[in-house]
Amino acid sequence: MRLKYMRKLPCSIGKECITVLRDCALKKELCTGNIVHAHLLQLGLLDNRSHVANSLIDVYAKCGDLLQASRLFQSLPYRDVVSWTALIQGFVRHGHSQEALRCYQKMQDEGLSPNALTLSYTLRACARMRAADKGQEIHDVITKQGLLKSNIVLGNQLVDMYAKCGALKKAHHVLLELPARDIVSWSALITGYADWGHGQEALSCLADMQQEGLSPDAVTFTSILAVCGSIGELGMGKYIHTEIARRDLLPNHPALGNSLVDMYAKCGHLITAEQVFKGLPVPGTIAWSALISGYVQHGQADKALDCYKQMECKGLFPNAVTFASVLKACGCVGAAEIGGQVHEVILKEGLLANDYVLGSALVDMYTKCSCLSKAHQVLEQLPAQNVFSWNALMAGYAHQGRSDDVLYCFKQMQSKGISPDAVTFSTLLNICSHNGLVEEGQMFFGIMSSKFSIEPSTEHYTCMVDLLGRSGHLDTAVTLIKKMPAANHSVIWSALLGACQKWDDVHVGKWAFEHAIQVDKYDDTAYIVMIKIYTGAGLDTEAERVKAMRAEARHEKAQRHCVC
DNA sequence: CTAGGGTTAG
Repeated sequence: MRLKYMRKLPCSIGKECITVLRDCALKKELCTGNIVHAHLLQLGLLDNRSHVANSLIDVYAKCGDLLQASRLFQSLPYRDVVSWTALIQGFVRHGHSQEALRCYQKMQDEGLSPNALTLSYTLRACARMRAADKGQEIHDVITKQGLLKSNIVLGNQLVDMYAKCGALKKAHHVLLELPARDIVSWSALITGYADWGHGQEALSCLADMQQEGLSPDAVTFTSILAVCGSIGELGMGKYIHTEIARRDLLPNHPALGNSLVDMYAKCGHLITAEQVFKGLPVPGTIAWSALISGYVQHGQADKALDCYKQMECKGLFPNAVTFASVLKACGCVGAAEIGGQVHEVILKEGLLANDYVLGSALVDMYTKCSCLSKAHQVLEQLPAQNVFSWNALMAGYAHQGRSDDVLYCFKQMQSKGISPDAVTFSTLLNICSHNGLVEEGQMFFGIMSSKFSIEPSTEHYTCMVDLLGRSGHLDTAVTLIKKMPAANHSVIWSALLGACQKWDDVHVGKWAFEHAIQVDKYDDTAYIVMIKIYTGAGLDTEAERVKAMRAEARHEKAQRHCVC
Protein backbone atom coordinates (compact mmCIF):
# COMPACT_ATOMS: atom_id res chain seq x y z
CA MET A 1 0.00 0.00 0.00
CA ARG A 2 2.81 2.30 0.86
CA LEU A 3 4.49 1.54 -2.46
CA LYS A 4 1.47 2.95 -4.18
CA TYR A 5 2.72 6.41 -3.30
CA MET A 6 6.12 5.66 -4.71
CA ARG A 7 4.83 4.69 -8.12
CA LYS A 8 3.26 8.05 -8.70
CA LEU A 9 5.03 10.70 -10.64
CA PRO A 10 7.64 12.58 -8.65
CA CYS A 11 5.85 15.91 -8.96
CA SER A 12 2.72 14.73 -7.20
CA ILE A 13 4.49 12.60 -4.69
CA GLY A 14 5.59 15.24 -2.22
CA LYS A 15 2.30 16.00 -0.53
CA GLU A 16 1.25 12.40 -0.16
CA CYS A 17 4.64 11.44 1.13
CA ILE A 18 4.37 14.04 3.82
CA THR A 19 0.97 12.70 4.79
CA VAL A 20 2.41 9.23 5.21
CA LEU A 21 5.39 10.53 7.16
CA ARG A 22 3.24 12.63 9.44
CA ASP A 23 1.29 9.50 10.21
CA CYS A 24 4.54 7.65 10.97
CA ALA A 25 5.64 10.40 13.32
CA LEU A 26 2.31 10.38 15.12
CA LYS A 27 2.26 6.63 15.59
CA LYS A 28 6.01 6.37 16.17
CA GLU A 29 6.33 3.93 13.30
CA LEU A 30 10.05 3.89 12.76
CA CYS A 31 9.89 0.91 10.37
CA THR A 32 7.55 2.61 7.93
CA GLY A 33 9.75 5.66 8.11
CA ASN A 34 12.76 3.58 7.14
CA ILE A 35 10.94 2.07 4.17
CA VAL A 36 9.81 5.44 2.90
CA HIS A 37 13.33 6.75 3.39
CA ALA A 38 14.77 3.94 1.28
CA HIS A 39 12.31 4.58 -1.53
CA LEU A 40 12.91 8.30 -1.48
CA LEU A 41 16.63 7.66 -1.80
CA GLN A 42 16.08 5.27 -4.69
CA LEU A 43 14.00 7.82 -6.50
CA GLY A 44 16.47 10.59 -5.68
CA LEU A 45 13.74 12.65 -4.13
CA LEU A 46 15.46 13.85 -1.00
CA ASP A 47 17.83 16.29 -2.65
CA ASN A 48 15.42 18.83 -3.99
CA ARG A 49 12.48 18.42 -1.68
CA SER A 50 13.33 19.87 1.68
CA HIS A 51 9.76 19.55 2.92
CA VAL A 52 9.81 15.79 2.50
CA ALA A 53 13.21 15.53 4.11
CA ASN A 54 12.05 17.63 7.04
CA SER A 55 9.12 15.35 7.63
CA LEU A 56 11.45 12.39 7.59
CA ILE A 57 13.74 14.04 10.13
CA ASP A 58 10.68 14.55 12.25
CA VAL A 59 9.82 10.85 12.09
CA TYR A 60 13.29 9.84 13.23
CA ALA A 61 13.35 12.53 15.88
CA LYS A 62 9.99 11.55 17.33
CA CYS A 63 10.82 7.86 17.30
CA GLY A 64 13.98 8.61 19.25
CA ASP A 65 16.36 7.55 16.50
CA LEU A 66 18.41 10.68 16.90
CA LEU A 67 21.42 9.26 15.13
CA GLN A 68 19.45 8.72 11.94
CA ALA A 69 17.79 12.10 12.31
CA SER A 70 21.18 13.80 12.61
CA ARG A 71 22.65 11.83 9.71
CA LEU A 72 19.81 12.72 7.39
CA PHE A 73 20.02 16.29 8.57
CA GLN A 74 23.75 16.42 7.84
CA SER A 75 23.28 14.98 4.37
CA LEU A 76 20.83 17.63 3.27
CA PRO A 77 22.25 20.11 0.80
CA TYR A 78 19.90 22.77 2.08
CA ARG A 79 18.56 23.11 5.61
CA ASP A 80 15.90 25.52 6.74
CA VAL A 81 14.50 26.50 10.09
CA VAL A 82 12.02 23.60 9.96
CA SER A 83 14.82 21.03 9.59
CA TRP A 84 16.57 22.53 12.59
CA THR A 85 13.37 22.68 14.60
CA ALA A 86 12.51 19.05 13.91
CA LEU A 87 15.97 18.04 15.11
CA ILE A 88 15.86 20.27 18.19
CA GLN A 89 12.45 18.90 19.06
CA GLY A 90 13.83 15.36 18.94
CA PHE A 91 16.69 16.19 21.27
CA VAL A 92 14.41 17.91 23.77
CA ARG A 93 11.83 15.16 23.66
CA HIS A 94 14.38 12.49 24.40
CA GLY A 95 16.18 14.23 27.20
CA HIS A 96 19.16 15.73 25.36
CA SER A 97 18.53 19.34 26.24
CA GLN A 98 22.19 20.30 26.06
CA GLU A 99 22.37 19.05 22.48
CA ALA A 100 19.16 20.93 21.67
CA LEU A 101 20.67 24.18 22.88
CA ARG A 102 23.80 23.50 20.86
CA CYS A 103 21.66 23.06 17.73
CA TYR A 104 19.85 26.30 18.46
CA GLN A 105 23.20 28.07 18.55
CA LYS A 106 24.49 26.40 15.37
CA MET A 107 21.32 27.27 13.54
CA GLN A 108 21.89 30.91 14.25
CA ASP A 109 25.53 30.59 13.28
CA GLU A 110 24.25 29.48 9.87
CA GLY A 111 22.30 32.71 9.68
CA LEU A 112 18.82 31.29 10.24
CA SER A 113 16.27 32.90 12.52
CA PRO A 114 14.19 30.80 14.90
CA ASN A 115 10.42 30.84 14.59
CA ALA A 116 7.81 30.41 17.32
CA LEU A 117 8.10 26.64 17.33
CA THR A 118 11.90 26.66 17.51
CA LEU A 119 11.71 29.05 20.43
CA SER A 120 9.12 26.89 22.11
CA TYR A 121 11.34 23.79 22.06
CA THR A 122 14.41 25.73 23.03
CA LEU A 123 12.56 27.17 26.00
CA ARG A 124 11.64 23.68 27.07
CA ALA A 125 15.31 22.70 26.90
CA CYS A 126 16.20 25.69 29.09
CA ALA A 127 13.54 24.69 31.61
CA ARG A 128 14.86 21.14 31.78
CA MET A 129 18.43 22.35 32.23
CA ARG A 130 17.46 25.04 34.72
CA ALA A 131 19.27 27.45 32.41
CA ALA A 132 17.58 30.73 33.29
CA ASP A 133 20.20 32.85 31.52
CA LYS A 134 19.73 31.12 28.19
CA GLY A 135 15.98 31.23 28.84
CA GLN A 136 16.14 34.96 29.34
CA GLU A 137 17.92 35.21 26.00
CA ILE A 138 15.07 33.33 24.31
CA HIS A 139 12.63 35.53 26.20
CA ASP A 140 14.25 38.60 24.65
CA VAL A 141 13.94 37.13 21.16
CA ILE A 142 10.27 36.34 21.77
CA THR A 143 9.61 39.85 22.98
CA LYS A 144 11.46 41.38 20.04
CA GLN A 145 9.44 39.33 17.57
CA GLY A 146 6.22 40.27 19.40
CA LEU A 147 5.21 36.61 19.59
CA LEU A 148 3.50 36.77 22.97
CA LYS A 149 0.49 38.60 21.64
CA SER A 150 -0.59 35.78 19.38
CA ASN A 151 0.88 32.79 21.17
CA ILE A 152 -0.35 31.87 24.61
CA VAL A 153 1.66 28.62 24.61
CA LEU A 154 4.94 30.51 24.39
CA GLY A 155 3.94 32.71 27.28
CA ASN A 156 3.08 29.70 29.39
CA GLN A 157 6.37 28.06 28.54
CA LEU A 158 8.17 31.19 29.63
CA VAL A 159 6.41 31.09 32.98
CA ASP A 160 7.22 27.39 33.27
CA MET A 161 10.87 27.95 32.36
CA TYR A 162 11.43 30.67 34.95
CA ALA A 163 9.49 28.68 37.55
CA LYS A 164 11.48 25.50 36.97
CA CYS A 165 14.70 27.52 37.26
CA GLY A 166 13.56 28.83 40.62
CA ALA A 167 13.31 32.41 39.31
CA LEU A 168 9.85 32.64 40.85
CA LYS A 169 9.56 36.41 41.05
CA LYS A 170 10.42 36.61 37.39
CA ALA A 171 7.93 33.84 36.56
CA HIS A 172 5.20 35.61 38.50
CA HIS A 173 6.01 38.91 36.86
CA VAL A 174 5.95 37.38 33.37
CA LEU A 175 2.59 35.78 34.12
CA LEU A 176 1.07 39.05 35.28
CA GLU A 177 2.35 40.81 32.15
CA LEU A 178 1.07 38.23 29.67
CA PRO A 179 -1.50 39.62 27.21
CA ALA A 180 -3.61 36.60 27.99
CA ARG A 181 -3.26 33.88 30.59
CA ASP A 182 -5.17 30.74 31.45
CA ILE A 183 -5.07 27.88 33.95
CA VAL A 184 -1.95 26.49 32.30
CA SER A 185 -0.05 29.70 33.04
CA TRP A 186 -1.17 29.59 36.66
CA SER A 187 -0.50 25.87 37.00
CA ALA A 188 3.09 26.35 35.84
CA LEU A 189 3.61 29.06 38.45
CA ILE A 190 1.85 27.11 41.21
CA THR A 191 4.00 24.04 40.53
CA GLY A 192 7.10 26.24 40.58
CA TYR A 193 6.26 27.76 43.94
CA ALA A 194 5.47 24.30 45.30
CA ASP A 195 8.69 22.73 43.99
CA TRP A 196 10.82 25.44 45.53
CA GLY A 197 9.22 25.14 48.93
CA HIS A 198 6.87 28.13 48.80
CA GLY A 199 3.59 26.38 49.54
CA GLN A 200 1.83 29.47 50.85
CA GLU A 201 2.58 31.46 47.69
CA ALA A 202 1.35 28.51 45.64
CA LEU A 203 -1.97 28.59 47.46
CA SER A 204 -2.27 32.32 47.13
CA CYS A 205 -1.75 31.91 43.36
CA LEU A 206 -4.65 29.50 43.33
CA ALA A 207 -6.77 32.14 45.00
CA ASP A 208 -5.62 34.79 42.50
CA MET A 209 -6.41 32.44 39.66
CA GLN A 210 -9.93 31.85 40.93
CA GLN A 211 -10.30 35.59 41.48
CA GLU A 212 -9.77 35.98 37.73
CA GLY A 213 -12.67 33.62 37.13
CA LEU A 214 -10.47 30.69 36.13
CA SER A 215 -11.46 27.35 37.55
CA PRO A 216 -8.84 24.71 38.37
CA ASP A 217 -8.88 21.43 36.46
CA ALA A 218 -7.47 17.97 37.17
CA VAL A 219 -3.89 19.00 36.48
CA THR A 220 -4.16 22.08 38.70
CA PHE A 221 -5.58 19.86 41.43
CA THR A 222 -2.60 17.48 41.29
CA SER A 223 -0.23 20.39 41.84
CA ILE A 224 -2.33 21.87 44.63
CA LEU A 225 -2.58 18.52 46.38
CA ALA A 226 1.21 18.28 46.30
CA VAL A 227 1.34 21.70 47.93
CA CYS A 228 -1.17 20.66 50.61
CA GLY A 229 0.94 17.61 51.41
CA SER A 230 4.17 19.54 51.63
CA ILE A 231 2.88 22.21 54.00
CA GLY A 232 0.37 20.02 55.83
CA GLU A 233 -2.67 21.96 54.65
CA LEU A 234 -5.16 19.23 55.42
CA GLY A 235 -8.15 21.57 55.33
CA MET A 236 -7.51 22.71 51.79
CA GLY A 237 -6.65 19.14 50.81
CA LYS A 238 -10.02 17.92 52.03
CA TYR A 239 -11.76 20.71 50.16
CA ILE A 240 -10.00 19.71 46.92
CA HIS A 241 -11.00 16.12 47.61
CA THR A 242 -14.68 17.06 47.78
CA GLU A 243 -14.32 19.12 44.61
CA ILE A 244 -12.79 16.15 42.80
CA ALA A 245 -15.61 13.93 44.01
CA ARG A 246 -18.25 16.48 43.06
CA ARG A 247 -16.88 16.78 39.54
CA ASP A 248 -16.29 13.03 39.36
CA LEU A 249 -12.75 13.55 38.04
CA LEU A 250 -11.18 10.35 39.36
CA PRO A 251 -12.34 7.92 36.64
CA ASN A 252 -10.66 9.91 33.88
CA HIS A 253 -7.64 11.12 35.82
CA PRO A 254 -5.91 8.29 37.66
CA ALA A 255 -3.02 10.59 38.68
CA LEU A 256 -5.45 12.47 40.90
CA GLY A 257 -6.06 9.36 42.99
CA ASN A 258 -2.33 9.02 43.57
CA SER A 259 -2.11 12.68 44.55
CA LEU A 260 -4.96 12.30 47.03
CA VAL A 261 -3.37 9.27 48.70
CA ASP A 262 -0.09 11.14 48.87
CA MET A 263 -1.68 14.29 50.31
CA TYR A 264 -3.42 12.43 53.13
CA ALA A 265 -0.32 10.34 53.78
CA LYS A 266 1.96 13.39 53.98
CA CYS A 267 -0.49 15.12 56.31
CA GLY A 268 -0.30 12.09 58.57
CA HIS A 269 -3.91 11.04 57.99
CA LEU A 270 -2.98 7.53 57.08
CA ILE A 271 -6.40 6.09 57.78
CA THR A 272 -7.98 8.39 55.20
CA ALA A 273 -5.06 7.73 52.87
CA GLU A 274 -5.83 4.00 53.08
CA GLN A 275 -9.53 4.66 52.52
CA VAL A 276 -8.87 6.64 49.36
CA PHE A 277 -6.33 4.04 48.29
CA LYS A 278 -8.88 1.23 48.68
CA GLY A 279 -11.36 3.22 46.63
CA LEU A 280 -9.02 3.46 43.64
CA PRO A 281 -10.06 1.32 40.67
CA VAL A 282 -6.58 -0.16 40.30
CA PRO A 283 -3.97 1.09 42.76
CA GLY A 284 -0.68 1.20 40.85
CA THR A 285 2.94 1.45 41.91
CA ILE A 286 2.71 5.19 42.52
CA ALA A 287 -0.27 4.88 44.89
CA TRP A 288 1.43 2.06 46.80
CA SER A 289 4.65 4.04 47.02
CA ALA A 290 2.82 7.11 48.31
CA LEU A 291 1.23 5.01 51.04
CA ILE A 292 4.49 3.30 51.99
CA SER A 293 6.30 6.62 52.10
CA GLY A 294 3.54 8.08 54.28
CA TYR A 295 3.92 5.32 56.83
CA VAL A 296 7.70 5.74 56.92
CA GLN A 297 7.45 9.51 57.29
CA HIS A 298 5.09 9.18 60.21
CA GLY A 299 7.08 6.72 62.23
CA GLN A 300 5.19 3.59 61.25
CA ALA A 301 7.95 1.76 59.46
CA ASP A 302 6.50 -1.65 60.33
CA LYS A 303 3.25 -0.74 58.55
CA ALA A 304 5.28 0.47 55.59
CA LEU A 305 6.94 -2.93 55.38
CA ASP A 306 3.52 -4.64 55.63
CA CYS A 307 2.35 -2.56 52.67
CA TYR A 308 5.42 -3.54 50.71
CA LYS A 309 4.70 -7.23 51.31
CA GLN A 310 1.09 -6.82 50.24
CA MET A 311 2.18 -4.96 47.15
CA GLU A 312 4.48 -7.83 46.19
CA CYS A 313 1.70 -10.37 46.81
CA LYS A 314 -0.53 -8.45 44.42
CA GLY A 315 2.16 -8.91 41.77
CA LEU A 316 2.87 -5.19 41.39
CA PHE A 317 6.34 -4.04 40.45
CA PRO A 318 8.05 -1.78 42.93
CA ASN A 319 10.44 0.69 41.34
CA ALA A 320 13.34 2.85 42.49
CA VAL A 321 11.05 5.26 44.34
CA THR A 322 9.28 2.44 46.15
CA PHE A 323 12.59 0.88 47.14
CA ALA A 324 13.89 4.18 48.50
CA SER A 325 10.99 4.32 50.98
CA VAL A 326 11.23 0.62 51.80
CA LEU A 327 14.95 0.96 52.53
CA LYS A 328 14.24 3.88 54.80
CA ALA A 329 11.69 1.75 56.65
CA CYS A 330 14.26 -1.04 56.99
CA GLY A 331 16.72 1.42 58.49
CA CYS A 332 14.12 2.67 60.98
CA VAL A 333 13.34 -0.76 62.40
CA GLY A 334 16.73 -2.34 61.80
CA ALA A 335 15.37 -4.81 59.28
CA ALA A 336 18.72 -5.64 57.71
CA GLU A 337 17.46 -8.90 56.25
CA ILE A 338 14.61 -7.35 54.23
CA GLY A 339 16.96 -4.53 53.34
CA GLY A 340 19.42 -7.06 51.98
CA GLN A 341 16.72 -8.72 49.90
CA VAL A 342 15.70 -5.37 48.49
CA HIS A 343 19.36 -4.70 47.74
CA GLU A 344 19.54 -7.89 45.69
CA VAL A 345 16.46 -6.97 43.66
CA ILE A 346 17.92 -3.54 43.03
CA LEU A 347 21.13 -5.09 41.74
CA LYS A 348 19.27 -7.63 39.62
CA GLU A 349 17.20 -4.91 37.99
CA GLY A 350 20.22 -2.66 37.52
CA LEU A 351 18.46 0.26 39.17
CA LEU A 352 21.59 1.85 40.59
CA ALA A 353 22.90 2.89 37.20
CA ASN A 354 20.35 5.60 36.53
CA ASP A 355 19.15 6.63 39.96
CA TYR A 356 21.23 8.83 42.18
CA VAL A 357 19.02 8.52 45.29
CA LEU A 358 18.99 4.77 45.64
CA GLY A 359 22.71 4.38 46.29
CA SER A 360 22.66 6.65 49.32
CA ALA A 361 19.42 5.02 50.50
CA LEU A 362 21.24 1.66 50.55
CA VAL A 363 24.23 3.05 52.41
CA ASP A 364 21.89 4.75 54.87
CA MET A 365 19.92 1.55 55.43
CA TYR A 366 23.03 -0.54 56.21
CA THR A 367 24.37 2.27 58.38
CA LYS A 368 21.17 2.51 60.42
CA CYS A 369 21.13 -1.28 60.80
CA SER A 370 24.64 -0.94 62.31
CA CYS A 371 26.20 -2.83 59.39
CA LEU A 372 28.89 -0.24 58.84
CA SER A 373 31.42 -2.36 57.02
CA LYS A 374 28.67 -3.53 54.66
CA ALA A 375 27.61 0.10 54.18
CA HIS A 376 31.17 1.07 53.36
CA GLN A 377 31.54 -1.81 50.94
CA VAL A 378 28.27 -0.92 49.18
CA LEU A 379 29.39 2.67 48.85
CA GLU A 380 32.72 1.65 47.34
CA GLN A 381 30.92 -0.44 44.72
CA LEU A 382 28.31 2.13 43.72
CA PRO A 383 28.37 2.97 40.02
CA ALA A 384 28.01 6.62 40.97
CA GLN A 385 28.99 7.83 44.41
CA ASN A 386 27.76 11.23 45.48
CA VAL A 387 27.86 13.52 48.46
CA PHE A 388 24.67 11.97 49.87
CA SER A 389 26.06 8.44 49.98
CA TRP A 390 29.25 9.67 51.66
CA ASN A 391 27.28 11.76 54.13
CA ALA A 392 25.20 8.74 55.06
CA LEU A 393 28.29 6.65 55.80
CA MET A 394 30.01 9.45 57.71
CA ALA A 395 26.91 10.01 59.84
CA GLY A 396 26.95 6.29 60.63
CA TYR A 397 30.56 6.36 61.78
CA ALA A 398 29.91 9.57 63.72
CA HIS A 399 26.94 7.97 65.44
CA GLN A 400 29.20 5.24 66.76
CA GLY A 401 31.84 7.76 67.78
CA ARG A 402 34.36 6.48 65.23
CA SER A 403 36.00 9.82 64.54
CA ASP A 404 39.01 8.34 62.71
CA ASP A 405 36.70 6.69 60.20
CA VAL A 406 34.76 9.92 59.71
CA LEU A 407 37.94 11.81 58.96
CA TYR A 408 39.15 9.06 56.65
CA CYS A 409 35.84 9.22 54.73
CA PHE A 410 36.26 12.95 54.31
CA LYS A 411 39.61 12.38 52.63
CA GLN A 412 38.30 9.50 50.53
CA MET A 413 35.29 11.34 49.17
CA GLN A 414 37.48 14.18 47.98
CA SER A 415 39.95 11.83 46.37
CA LYS A 416 36.94 10.50 44.40
CA GLY A 417 36.26 14.03 43.22
CA ILE A 418 33.16 14.57 45.35
CA SER A 419 32.80 17.92 47.07
CA PRO A 420 31.53 18.01 50.65
CA ASP A 421 28.38 19.99 51.42
CA ALA A 422 26.91 21.70 54.48
CA VAL A 423 25.77 18.36 55.94
CA THR A 424 29.26 16.89 55.61
CA PHE A 425 30.66 19.75 57.65
CA SER A 426 27.97 19.40 60.30
CA THR A 427 29.03 15.80 60.80
CA LEU A 428 32.72 16.74 60.84
CA LEU A 429 32.29 19.59 63.32
CA ASN A 430 30.09 17.46 65.53
CA ILE A 431 32.60 14.67 65.74
CA CYS A 432 35.39 17.19 66.46
CA SER A 433 33.29 18.75 69.18
CA HIS A 434 32.55 15.42 70.86
CA ASN A 435 36.18 14.33 70.73
CA GLY A 436 37.83 17.58 71.72
CA LEU A 437 39.55 17.94 68.33
CA VAL A 438 39.92 21.70 68.56
CA GLU A 439 42.50 22.29 65.87
CA GLU A 440 40.83 19.96 63.38
CA GLY A 441 37.48 21.61 64.04
CA GLN A 442 38.89 25.07 63.44
CA MET A 443 40.54 23.86 60.27
CA PHE A 444 37.27 22.37 58.94
CA PHE A 445 35.34 25.49 59.87
CA GLY A 446 37.90 27.56 58.01
CA ILE A 447 38.02 25.56 54.80
CA MET A 448 34.28 25.10 54.49
CA SER A 449 33.92 28.70 53.40
CA SER A 450 37.39 29.43 52.05
CA LYS A 451 37.84 26.29 49.98
CA PHE A 452 34.31 25.00 49.40
CA SER A 453 32.32 28.26 49.44
CA ILE A 454 29.77 26.93 51.92
CA GLU A 455 28.31 29.61 54.14
CA PRO A 456 28.35 28.33 57.74
CA SER A 457 24.83 27.97 59.13
CA THR A 458 23.71 28.46 62.73
CA GLU A 459 24.24 24.74 63.24
CA HIS A 460 27.88 25.01 62.17
CA TYR A 461 28.47 28.02 64.41
CA THR A 462 26.82 26.22 67.31
CA CYS A 463 29.11 23.23 66.82
CA MET A 464 32.11 25.52 66.86
CA VAL A 465 30.98 27.41 69.96
CA ASP A 466 30.37 24.07 71.60
CA LEU A 467 33.78 22.75 70.55
CA LEU A 468 35.65 25.88 71.67
CA GLY A 469 33.60 26.23 74.82
CA ARG A 470 33.97 22.63 75.97
CA SER A 471 37.73 22.82 75.51
CA GLY A 472 37.95 26.04 77.49
CA HIS A 473 38.62 28.45 74.64
CA LEU A 474 35.86 30.79 75.76
CA ASP A 475 37.44 33.94 74.35
CA THR A 476 37.80 32.38 70.93
CA ALA A 477 34.16 31.31 71.12
CA VAL A 478 33.13 34.88 71.96
CA THR A 479 35.18 36.25 69.05
CA LEU A 480 33.49 33.76 66.73
CA ILE A 481 30.01 34.71 67.89
CA LYS A 482 30.81 38.39 67.37
CA LYS A 483 31.71 37.56 63.77
CA MET A 484 28.36 35.83 63.13
CA PRO A 485 26.08 37.61 60.69
CA ALA A 486 23.11 37.13 63.03
CA ALA A 487 23.59 35.53 66.42
CA ASN A 488 19.91 35.52 67.20
CA HIS A 489 19.44 31.84 67.90
CA SER A 490 19.03 30.45 71.40
CA VAL A 491 21.16 27.37 70.62
CA ILE A 492 24.26 29.52 70.21
CA TRP A 493 23.82 31.16 73.59
CA SER A 494 22.95 27.96 75.41
CA ALA A 495 26.10 26.35 74.00
CA LEU A 496 28.19 29.24 75.31
CA LEU A 497 26.37 29.37 78.65
CA GLY A 498 26.93 25.64 79.14
CA ALA A 499 30.65 26.15 78.57
CA CYS A 500 30.73 29.05 81.02
CA GLN A 501 29.15 26.84 83.66
CA LYS A 502 31.76 24.16 83.01
CA TRP A 503 34.66 26.62 83.31
CA ASP A 504 33.13 28.88 86.00
CA ASP A 505 33.41 31.95 83.80
CA VAL A 506 31.12 34.56 85.35
CA HIS A 507 32.10 37.37 82.99
CA VAL A 508 31.40 35.63 79.68
CA GLY A 509 28.48 33.84 81.31
CA LYS A 510 26.81 37.13 82.13
CA TRP A 511 27.31 38.33 78.57
CA ALA A 512 25.87 35.12 77.13
CA PHE A 513 22.93 35.18 79.53
CA GLU A 514 21.96 38.71 78.60
CA HIS A 515 21.91 37.80 74.91
CA ALA A 516 20.10 34.55 75.58
CA ILE A 517 17.15 36.23 77.28
CA GLN A 518 17.19 38.97 74.69
CA VAL A 519 16.56 36.32 72.02
CA ASP A 520 14.11 34.38 74.15
CA LYS A 521 12.87 36.00 77.34
CA TYR A 522 11.34 32.71 78.47
CA ASP A 523 14.41 30.51 78.02
CA ASP A 524 14.18 28.82 81.41
CA THR A 525 17.41 26.86 80.98
CA ALA A 526 19.34 30.10 80.52
CA TYR A 527 18.10 31.37 83.90
CA ILE A 528 18.90 28.07 85.63
CA VAL A 529 22.43 27.89 84.24
CA MET A 530 23.12 31.51 85.11
CA ILE A 531 21.91 30.97 88.67
CA LYS A 532 24.28 28.02 88.95
CA ILE A 533 27.19 30.05 87.61
CA TYR A 534 26.60 32.86 90.12
CA THR A 535 26.05 30.42 92.99
CA GLY A 536 29.22 28.52 92.09
CA ALA A 537 31.19 31.77 92.17
CA GLY A 538 29.70 32.69 95.54
CA LEU A 539 27.82 35.67 94.09
CA ASP A 540 24.62 35.03 96.00
CA THR A 541 23.09 38.47 95.50
CA GLU A 542 23.45 38.15 91.76
CA ALA A 543 22.03 34.63 91.89
CA GLU A 544 19.00 35.92 93.82
CA ARG A 545 18.47 38.65 91.26
CA VAL A 546 18.38 36.13 88.41
CA LYS A 547 16.09 33.89 90.46
CA ALA A 548 13.66 36.78 90.73
CA MET A 549 13.94 37.44 87.01
CA ARG A 550 13.22 33.80 86.34
CA ALA A 551 10.15 33.81 88.55
CA GLU A 552 8.84 36.87 86.78
CA ALA A 553 9.47 35.38 83.35
CA ARG A 554 7.71 32.16 84.31
CA HIS A 555 4.76 34.07 85.68
CA GLU A 556 4.51 36.19 82.56
CA LYS A 557 4.74 33.18 80.30
CA ALA A 558 2.02 31.36 82.23
CA GLN A 559 -0.27 34.38 81.95
CA ARG A 560 0.38 34.70 78.26
CA HIS A 561 -0.42 31.06 77.88
CA CYS A 562 -3.80 31.57 79.58
CA VAL A 563 -4.68 34.44 77.28
CA CYS A 564 -3.88 32.39 74.23
C1' DC B 1 6.96 20.64 5.92
C1' DT B 2 8.26 21.23 12.09
C1' DA B 3 3.20 21.47 16.91
C1' DG B 4 -0.52 21.08 20.56
C1' DG B 5 1.52 24.35 26.79
C1' DG B 6 1.01 23.13 33.15
C1' DT B 7 0.73 16.86 36.18
C1' DT B 8 1.22 12.23 40.87
C1' DA B 9 5.29 8.49 44.74
C1' DG B 10 11.81 9.01 47.26
